[in-house]
Parts: sequence; structure tokens; C-alpha cells
Amino acid sequence: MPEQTNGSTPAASRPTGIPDKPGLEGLEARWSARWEEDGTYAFDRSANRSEVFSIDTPPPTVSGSLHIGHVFSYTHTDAVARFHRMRGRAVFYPMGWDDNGLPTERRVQNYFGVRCDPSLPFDPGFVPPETPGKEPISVSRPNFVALCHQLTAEDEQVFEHLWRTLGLSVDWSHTYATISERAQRVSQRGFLRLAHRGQVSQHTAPTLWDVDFRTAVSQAELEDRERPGAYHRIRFPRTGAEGSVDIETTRPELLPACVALVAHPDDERYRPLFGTSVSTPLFDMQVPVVAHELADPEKGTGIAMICTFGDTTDVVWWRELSLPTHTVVGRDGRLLPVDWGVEGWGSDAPDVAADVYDELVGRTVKQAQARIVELLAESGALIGEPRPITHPVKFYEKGERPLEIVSSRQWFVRTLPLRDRLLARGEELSWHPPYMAHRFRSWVEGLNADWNISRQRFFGVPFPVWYPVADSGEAVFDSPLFASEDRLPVDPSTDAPDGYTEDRRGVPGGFTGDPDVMDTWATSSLTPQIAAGWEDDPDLFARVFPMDLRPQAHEIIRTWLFSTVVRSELEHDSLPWSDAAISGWVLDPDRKKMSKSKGMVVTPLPLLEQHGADAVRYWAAGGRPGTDTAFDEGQMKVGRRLAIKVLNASRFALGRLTDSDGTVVAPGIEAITAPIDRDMLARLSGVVDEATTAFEEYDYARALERTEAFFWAFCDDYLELVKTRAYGDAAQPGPASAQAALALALSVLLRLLAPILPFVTEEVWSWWQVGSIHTAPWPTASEFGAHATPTGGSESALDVVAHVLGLIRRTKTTAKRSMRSQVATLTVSDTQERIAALRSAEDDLRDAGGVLSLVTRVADEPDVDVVLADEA
RNA sequence: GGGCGUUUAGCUCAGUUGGUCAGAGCAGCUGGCUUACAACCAGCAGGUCAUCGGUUCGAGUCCGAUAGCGCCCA
Repeated sequence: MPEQTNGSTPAASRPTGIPDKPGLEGLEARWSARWEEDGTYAFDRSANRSEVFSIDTPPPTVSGSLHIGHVFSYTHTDAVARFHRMRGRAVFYPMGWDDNGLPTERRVQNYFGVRCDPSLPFDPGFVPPETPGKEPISVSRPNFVALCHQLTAEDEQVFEHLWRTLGLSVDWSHTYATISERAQRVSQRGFLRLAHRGQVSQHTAPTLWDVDFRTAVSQAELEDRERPGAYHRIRFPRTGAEGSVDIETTRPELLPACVALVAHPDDERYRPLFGTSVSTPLFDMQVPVVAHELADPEKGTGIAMICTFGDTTDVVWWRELSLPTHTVVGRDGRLLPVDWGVEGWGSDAPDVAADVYDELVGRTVKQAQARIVELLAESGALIGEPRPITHPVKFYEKGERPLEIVSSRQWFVRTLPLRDRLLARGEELSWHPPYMAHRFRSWVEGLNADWNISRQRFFGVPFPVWYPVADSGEAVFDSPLFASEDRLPVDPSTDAPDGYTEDRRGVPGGFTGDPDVMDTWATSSLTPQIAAGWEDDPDLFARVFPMDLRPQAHEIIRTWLFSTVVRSELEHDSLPWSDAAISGWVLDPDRKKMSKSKGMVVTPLPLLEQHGADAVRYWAAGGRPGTDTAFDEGQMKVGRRLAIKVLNASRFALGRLTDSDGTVVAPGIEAITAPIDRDMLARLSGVVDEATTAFEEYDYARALERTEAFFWAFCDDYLELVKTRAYGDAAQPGPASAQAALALALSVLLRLLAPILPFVTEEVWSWWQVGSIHTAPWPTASEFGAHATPTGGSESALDVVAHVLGLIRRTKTTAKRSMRSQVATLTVSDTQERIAALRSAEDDLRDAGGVLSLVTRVADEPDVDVVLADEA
């Protein structure tokens, strides 16, 4: 355990002394194993909430590809976690795996060459083929789910290895998976609580539907894609009056689903028509002309047909104008059979309508469109030629065909009534960077549907719900049978509800399970509760929840961050965390987002092996919060040079402090008396303050930049200046001052760099210190005591001497002489104060510059004259 | 269409409340084996701070407009 928290030290953590030839090779494997063995990052469960820093880590999708963007953003979080750990907080930093949902299903299908058929019985002896065959093998749902578990377990190993190599300071004993039993219990419990409070409800409603995946999707999973289309002008004859009305539509195939025409209430052209009706071409259905403000007078002819349902605006019109439903598109994206003339499908010519429509049944919407356009043209209802346009079309973000909107029975979380409360939570949350709050606000303000959490898939958390089966054999959806919480998790496809036995499944008077699974976000929205042991471990929960930090990328503010805020609001009446740190993206050299679809995947492990974890982390830490960052191996090389420099500079500094048996011993800070030493420490103390402030504001990039700039100047100037003096007898004041200052500066610098470069700093720390640097206290100005106060008056000896040394170097370089060559006479003219400062470090300057004779004079005009000695 | 961010040296980026702020690193060029480091060191060169206007004694810095790039929302 760290020296910070107790005094007992494992033998293995005694200082090892300075190696002859330090290197970066193998540090990742060695130290990640040691940290695991020593429990360096173990969460201290005895800490109170105020002493804890808890992180709601993004669970990566393990079946997705590993890419450099993961390394980038997780490094940011780790740097912050390490900072807080060194400041003495008990850091709760668990890792999760998101293995629940569609990405896993797809990967399993491809990897094993199988397909889930829920109608098949479980085959206990099933073994997938070595290599996937041409035709997918149909397997039962339990078999399919077993394969999902098998493959995700393998994928998780790969991720864990990467994280350990990268040096994430995760407490692996708190790892969770979103499909695990515990996650399922939390998801189902959360659902039941919502249901019992009436915050979730099941009803038939227009539902965004992907016809390929055959599942509902939510508003948050939509994306717009520009697609070619065409405006078709269609003429509707008026009924009971002369004349006609022309509308324009991109979806003529939905004409049989038309339930009204709509124009803007202020549109003078159509005002006289409101309240009258028109007849649909081909189908001769009478539909009303109505007014609504969402109708755009500028678009097409200014009047549109409302179909159930062509797009989300249709849904709004349908709901707000209380229109009937004409469903024509089925869940497979093909047109459904319709009985013309029956209730709700009234036609003035049902036989004609049926003849026309029967030809369309079973066709895809695309095929139906082509045919209906022909029919419209033949009938004369199509006016002119279709006018090609490009327009945004709604897609499921993972889908390939445009979404349809179908009417179906789903579970919805009531989010629309929460809008104001959610907006207030968005204000309450501390965003880093602050402007990311806009993303959340604009999303919440634009909400237009409750959150549909039903998905018609297989690998997910089932709803803990059954329905009674009536004597007629129909399920009674209005009387759901909820599981009791003490049974969770349950699978209604294999478990029977209380009061029933399994043999009553699916028979009249029996029961049937809800066939759906939950949206993955219905589980992922509970990651704080899952990680914190909600209800399962109340002691842990009280110590870590609400959490401190949610780190994540900006594109999932509308999904993950939003849904997590919703669940916490409904369940705990609080924010789930106080702070959200939003990472940018990794861009490729053309400044495009690096993503799988663009074929620009860079796998991280080879990069870590090539440059070293510290080097890759250095690059990542250069990306400020929220800022997109170019993928740049050049920066990794710079990071590697920094890490090597840390090794070499440390070896040099500590080499001055080693006694005869190799132990590092340094005089106490009271020995620090030389003005130049104190000036250096004064500046370092300022860097400590800056880095601390930056880290407190989650700006690891700034902390690194300041520390790094100081470190290079420290190596190039200060170390060169004190080189000779520090060799001297520690019993003498000069050498003692230099040695004590070196020890203090090195200790502070290593700790400042530790959150970014955990491996090399730990390596150096182990040479001369006890315990892990990562549990050592974060440096503070008070560590310097009075010794960071300059003594040399108003001018800094370090500044003056470094300046003069620079001029000496320039002279030597210009003369093409070695840095070793000597200066015969150095003449410095300057103010009294600066001359005094120079004189206070005169010996250091002479040693570093090879100055044989130094002349100083007080003058108004500063001047430095360097006369080199003749070459030997 | 509304909003947010961004534009500084060939490249990647710092420039905190307006007053040595025109910087760093990389790349380039010129030198140097200097007992911590040649995976190093020293030095040189480089930019009307996107454009236009405004506030001010003074503007990368504040305000307005325009343009390019990126993203969010409709």
C-alpha cells in the first residue's frame, strides 16, 4: 500500500537504485502487473462520499472495433483520475463492457455464421462450425444468446489487455458488463419502478421502424441523410364542389394512407378550402382539408397530404388534429393487404380501389412507388413530370434503408413532460468545456416523442413482464403481469409469472411473455447505478453516488448522457454526476473524423508497442477537452523523447545524490540557500499552482504543457548550470544547496508528470522512493516551504545567468566551436541589480560556460561581450 | 433554416481579465561526440494572427459583418 495511507511497505517496493542503462522497453508489462499485485488503484471502501472521486466510465462496445479514439478519450479520464488519486481522494474508477445489443448480434451472426430463430427449441449440444458456412445456420434464442456471451467474453479480454497496456488506473475488481446478471437486475428493477410510478407505459403508437433490422428505434437513434427523391404533383378533385387541389409529395406510394390535406392557417390560397373535402385519386377516399402551422407555404404547392405515416411531421399532424390511421406499410417494408370499403377504409368506389391496390400488396415501398406513379400518370392525376430533388431522409443510425413509421405496441418512458426539469438539470451540470451544454439543451428542446425502449431483438435485457392469455387465445396487453423485484432478473420467455406454471404458457387462460428486449440505452442509462451497486450494495452506493464525473464523447450527448440524466431524475431526483467532461474526436490528417466507415481505423496496440504507452498518452493528453485532435504520430515521437528525457535527467540528477552503496540521499530543504536554486524552485512552485488549477478544471492538456515547458528549460539551463557544483562535497553549503534543490525539483516534476506519463515516472520513482508515485501526494506550494522564495533581490539570478549563458552558446555556435571551448573573457554590463544577481551565481556560470575571466560593470546600456579563448 | 465551435510559421498547436504577444514543438537549414541523454545539444530562418469594419491612446485578444472548415439541432 502507498506510504501515504500507511506505514507498512512491501519489501519489493524499496528503492532499487539507479540502473546503468535506463530504458522504456517493457515498462508497461512490468508496472501494470505490479499495480495489479499491489492493489495500487483499488478503491478504498472505507472512504466517505466527500473523500471519494467517482467516475462513470463509458463502457466501450466490445463487439465494435477498437480504435485510436478509445485510447484518446480514455487517456483524458485516466489523467484526471490519477490527479485526484494523488490529491488524496479515494478514486472509484470502474470499467464496464457494453456487450448488450445489436452490434453484438451482428458480430455473432457473421463470426459464427448463425441466425437466431426464436421458434426453435434450445439445443444443448449445439457447437458452431469452425468456419462460418455459406448459408447461416438457424439456432434457438438460448443458443444464440450463449454464443453472444461466448464471443463478448473473448472481446473483453482484448479490451482489458489494451487498457492495462495503456495504463488506465482502473480498479478491475469493479468491472461490469451491460448484459451481466447484475446489469439485467438493475435494468429490470429500474423498469419496474418506472412502471409502478406510471412513468413508463405501453401503448400502440406510431413507431420509427427499421425494416431490415425489424425493430423499433428511438428518436435519439435517428440520423438524417441526404437522399435523392422527387416531387410528384398530384391532383385531388374536390368533393361536392368544382375544381381540384394540387399537392406535391416525395412519397406518392403512400397515397392510399392519405387521411387529410393540410395547409398553413394563414395561407390565403387555401383558406377557403378548410373544412371542405377532396377525394384521393385512384382510391376515391374522401379526406378533409385541414389547417396546421407546421405546413410550409413555401414548400411545393403549399399544401401537403398527410399520410399515416410518411414522416415525423405526419405523426404530429395525426396526433394534434386527431386524424384516423390508415396503415399500409408493414414491418417488412412491404405494402399490407387492405379491405377497401370496410369501416375506416371508406371509398366511393371500393371495387376500383381494391383492384388498384391489390396490385401493390406485397411490393416494397420502392416498387410500389414506381407502379403507383404509372397508374397516376395513366389516370391523369399526375401533373407534369416528377421533379428530382435532394432532401434529408430519416435513417436508423445503423440502418441502410429509410425508416418507416408503423403503428405498433411498445413501452415508452414519458420524457416529454420532463422537458423543463431536464433543462434545469442541464444548467446544473458542470460541463467541460462549458459550451457543450448547448448540445444538451438543443436536444431536450427538440424532443418530440417519448422514449421508446422496446426493441424487437434477441440479445438484450428482456422486459420483466407477462400478459394473461384470454380464453379467445389473445394476449391481454392491458393487464400486464409484472415480476416481483426479488425474482430479478427474469426471462419471461423461460420463466413463468407468479401464480402460473410453465405448462400454462401460450394456452387460453394461461400467460405469454413479453417478446421484446429493452433498448440498449435503457440499460446504459443506468451505468452509474450498475457500477455503484444500486440496491444490491447500499453501502457502496452511498459512498459513490451521485458520481463526480461522466467523461464521454460529444456525439452521444443526446443518447447516453441524456438518457442517464432522465433515469437519475426519475429514480433519484438528482443529477447522476456533478461534472461532464466531453472529449473531442480524433481526426485523420484530412481533418475528417476517423471512423470505421471511412476505412481509417488505426489499431492502437501496435502504436503502443511502437512508441510506448507514455508516448501515446502524451499525444492524447495534447487534445484539450472537447477539442478535435489530428492523429499525429509525430507527437507520439515527441512524447517518447520526453519520456526518455525523464529517464536521463533523473539518472543525472540522482547520480549527484548517490552515496557509496548506491543509496540516494539528499540534504534537507533547509540546505537550499543558493539564490539560483531558490529562483528555480520559485518558478517550479508557480508551475505547480498552474498545473493544479488546470487539473481542477479538467484541463490536463494545459497542466502538461506548463510542466513540460518548465522541464525542458530545467534540463537545458538549470541542470547545466549546477552540474559542477552538485558534484561537490555535500558538507559544503554550495553543493548541499544544489543537491537538495535537485532532489526536491525532481520529486515535484515526476509527480506533476505522473498522471500523463505513469510508466516512466513510476520507474524513476522506484529508483529512490518508497511506494508508488501514483499514490504519492500531489505537489503543493507548501512543500517548498520558504525555499521557493527568491533571496537575490528583485532580479532572478537564474534569468540573468541563463540569458548570459545563451549568449555564450550563441557565440560558440556562430564561431563553429565546440560547447566545450573556453571563454577567455566575458564582459557583462548591466544594472546594479542584475550584476548582483549574476555575481550570486558566478561560479555556476563560469563552470557551465567555461569562462576563464569575468568582468562586470554597472551601465545603463546592457551589453554582453564574449571573447573566446584560442583553440587549443 | 437556427445554434455552437474553429481559422495564428510548411505541419500540430499555445497565447488566462486588451498594453515586449507575435510564441512552442515538429519538419527545414547550419554547427557541435558536451562523462545524464547523438533517441542528444547549440544556433538560424519563418507569420499583414482568415477578411472587412468598429470600440480604444493601444486589438490574435473586445464588438459587428463576411468567408472557409467542423459539428449539433430543425
